[in-house]
Amino acid sequence: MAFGLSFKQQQFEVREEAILDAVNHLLSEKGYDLMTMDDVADEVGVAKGSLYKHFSSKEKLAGAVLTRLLRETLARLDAMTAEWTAARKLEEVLRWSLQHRLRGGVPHLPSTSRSFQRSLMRNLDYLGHAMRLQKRLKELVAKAREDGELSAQVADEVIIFTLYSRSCDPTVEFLKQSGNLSDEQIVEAMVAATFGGLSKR
Amino acid sequence: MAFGLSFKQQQFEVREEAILDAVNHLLSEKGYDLMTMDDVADEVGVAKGSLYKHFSSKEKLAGAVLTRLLRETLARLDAMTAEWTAARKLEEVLRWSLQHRLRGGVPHLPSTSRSFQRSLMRNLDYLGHAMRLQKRLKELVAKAREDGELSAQVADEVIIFTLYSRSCDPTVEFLKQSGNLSDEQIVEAMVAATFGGLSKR
DNA sequence: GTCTATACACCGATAGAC
DNA sequence: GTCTATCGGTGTATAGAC
Repeated sequence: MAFGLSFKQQQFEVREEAILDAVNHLLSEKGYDLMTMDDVADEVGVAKGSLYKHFSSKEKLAGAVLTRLLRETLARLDAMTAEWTAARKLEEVLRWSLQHRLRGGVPHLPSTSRSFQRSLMRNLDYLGHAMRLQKRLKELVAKAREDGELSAQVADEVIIFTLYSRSCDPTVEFLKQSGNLSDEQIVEAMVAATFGGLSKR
Repeated sequence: MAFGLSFKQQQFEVREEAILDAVNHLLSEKGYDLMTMDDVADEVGVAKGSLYKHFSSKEKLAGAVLTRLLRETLARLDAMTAEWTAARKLEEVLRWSLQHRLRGGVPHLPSTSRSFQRSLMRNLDYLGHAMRLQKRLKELVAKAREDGELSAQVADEVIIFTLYSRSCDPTVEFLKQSGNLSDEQIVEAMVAATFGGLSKR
């Protein structure tokens, strides 16, 4: 077996993806603190003990989901056409994050749990990807600033933190629950509110 | 003792306020799920069992803190001068919420815990105050809309939910932690970003 | 009402058979 | 590597003495 993975290894990979999918769903549904390893085991359909053969702790498990999300986000940035302005790209990042959440995905920011946040700061794999994304966003903000497309009233760091924060904004769930707007309308309303503001222009 | 409260009753009230202050602090620090009754008892300086003579459960205890916050917010609205426009009043509500958080207060929205959110929906005292605040905000939004001060791109419900959500926006903590801005600058940056938007006008 | 002590349940992680 | 069973720890809530 010189090329590719053995059947066993493939099966292992598939199960691991299934675990991550389940955690992704449960994290967005219940948050880190309320998600239990029993929940995960039940949703995947394996015994709780088996999870620990894949991930050595709950923190590592949740961290792997967020790392995968960061990888997807970076890939998404890479795939954007060069024709778009930097400001447009920033808008698209937000748009994609909101769509991801409306499809039941975990938000980029685990705003829920302080203990989880601290564990992420000790997760080198996560940190590496987070820094790469941070760097990309900073470059885009600098470029958009040069183009004169960003408000002079709002500092660069405020813009970046705001983009992160919108990805876990509870407004998404409120609007979803009110039932007056479609998913697409929710995304566009929040993008308009974030970049255009609440006040009349 | 025809007027006022007896000494015993006064002491009881004072202790109850002390408990609520401690919970207010702990909730904003650790969130609902991670805050334990032991934490509360330690911070107040009473035995854990004694807490249950004041509040019959952790949910009731946390609910009382949020109800008190809603009362304060309503009082704050009542105290606003009639000279201000409706749009200015909305801005001031946001400003006060952010200041409150920067002083270590709980956010209006317990975005952290789903179980706590559900318990609030069964807390009649909380619900009553929440609906009164909701009504006041709706009136202000309607008035500001009449005045032509709000963006036509953003629906009324999006505006109201956005205001609620900003009160628990993690951007506050990010900016605080980055250390580049004073508390006042953080408030003004977020108010500007929320009402003015990120894009150049 | 306040304390100490404890009941009861849940959860993260591990042990050991297969 | 997956299962069942269980340990150790922690958290809410209660019991009972004072």
